[in-house]
Amino acid sequence: MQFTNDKAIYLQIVELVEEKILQQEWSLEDRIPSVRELGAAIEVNPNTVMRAYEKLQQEGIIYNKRGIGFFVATQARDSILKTKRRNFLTHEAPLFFKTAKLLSVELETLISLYKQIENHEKN
Amino acid sequence: MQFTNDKAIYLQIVELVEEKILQQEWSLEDRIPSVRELGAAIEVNPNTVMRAYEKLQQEGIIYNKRGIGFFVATQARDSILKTKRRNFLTHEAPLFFKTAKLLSVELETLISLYKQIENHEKN
Amino acid sequence: MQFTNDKAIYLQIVELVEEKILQQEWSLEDRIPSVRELGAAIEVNPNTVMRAYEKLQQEGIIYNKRGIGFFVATQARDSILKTKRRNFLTHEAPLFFKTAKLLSVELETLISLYKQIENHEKN
Amino acid sequence: MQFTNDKAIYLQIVELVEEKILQQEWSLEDRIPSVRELGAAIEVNPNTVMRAYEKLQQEGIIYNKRGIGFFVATQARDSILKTKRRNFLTHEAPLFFKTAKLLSVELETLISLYKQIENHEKN
DNA sequence: GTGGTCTAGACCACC
DNA sequence: GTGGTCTAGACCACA
Repeated sequence: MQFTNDKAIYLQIVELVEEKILQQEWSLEDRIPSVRELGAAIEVNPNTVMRAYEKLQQEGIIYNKRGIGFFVATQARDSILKTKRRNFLTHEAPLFFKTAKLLSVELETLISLYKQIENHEKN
Repeated sequence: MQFTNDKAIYLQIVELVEEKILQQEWSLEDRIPSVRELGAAIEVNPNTVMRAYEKLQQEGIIYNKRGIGFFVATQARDSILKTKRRNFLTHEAPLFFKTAKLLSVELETLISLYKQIENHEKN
Repeated sequence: MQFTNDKAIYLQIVELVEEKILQQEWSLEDRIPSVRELGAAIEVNPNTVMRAYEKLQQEGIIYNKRGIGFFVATQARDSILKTKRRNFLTHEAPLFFKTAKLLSVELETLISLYKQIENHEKN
Repeated sequence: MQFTNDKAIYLQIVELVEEKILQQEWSLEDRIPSVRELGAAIEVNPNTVMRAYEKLQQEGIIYNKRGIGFFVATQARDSILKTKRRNFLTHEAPLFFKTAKLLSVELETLISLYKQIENHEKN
């Protein structure tokens, strides 16, 4: 697998797993690959995969059965969206609005753009 | 220089030049490196640099004096911002609002966030 | 066997024996290992085991038939629970309530927690 | 330093740091030892110390200044007590009440004991 | 110097 | 087999 240099590998694994779950390649309550399996598959040290799984577990996206493996939590989808939502509000959105300021784009312009998109999707 | 794989190299050179101008490393009316010079510096084929310069010229950011070289246009800064502004409105903003929709972030939430940032910068 | 450093070994042997009896590994009226046997088994000086047996005898948990050995008393289980009960009330509980105070946990919170557990075990 | 075997070393380091802060050996806003320093002092791999610091940071007890080190957060004391409180309510208290049940200690007995201690501390 | 990340390899308890 | 912890040693960006 290919990793970007500007982001920690374990964070990219977190995103990979979230994507698999959102795309329903890995269904709710399914067992996901063991840290060793996934590590071998994407050519990364199992410890690094473990770190990603720890973060995912802590966010309530996967859970662990001792001696068995990690499983996709029932509320995984909600947890992922919740996490992404928080990131969106604290990072993406502020950056977006700062760029808007920098480019002298008025709030009104953005709002009308928003409404255009809203209407576009209704059709 | 390092290039990303997910974008044409000549477009990355365009951005590089724009950045140099915005950061005022290359001042208005200054001569910029020749396609051969820049090509050697960033280890890229002069033809690729030429393609970038053509696009920049077409956007009114640089202009050419035959037999002498390329120069930063007087209105370069405005042109760049104008280009960025268009890109912002046609690509970034729609993507941003689609993400907002996907994450169930309301317009009101975005507006209040915008105003927070506005006030924050005043202090 | 592994012993903790923060408690006298003979007291840890007392607990070991009590545990064996509570778990019914050693049944009521059964003969338990001689001080030499147990001493060898857990790699401890027979004198230390003797000290533990004396304490257990004094608490009415085991009794001695001269020349034969030690036996689990009929009322052993009751005696052990009585001992544990006293320890619980004089040491564990006060410590527990002091910790509760320290952490600003109200009596009401504890009571409702108690009732939760009570109901939980009925199901 | 001495570590118990029945608990992960990094968790024991977490408790060590919390203790230092509660005892005010390390004051609020003070810089605490670097992962390398503490690692050397207690003869533990810096990575293990790092893991402890990560957990402490995540719980809002310490924070990090890039390239400088870790510092005791202003709300450290509150965060520690909050963490301990949660642990008390979800682990210690249930265990305590189960033991009470096992030893046939009535709720009324516990309550009167609680009130005794309450009065005792007032004098 | 600092934290942060990653690897390789080891050992453990649990199932 | 599984996760979980720990070590030793390496490299990086940041200050």
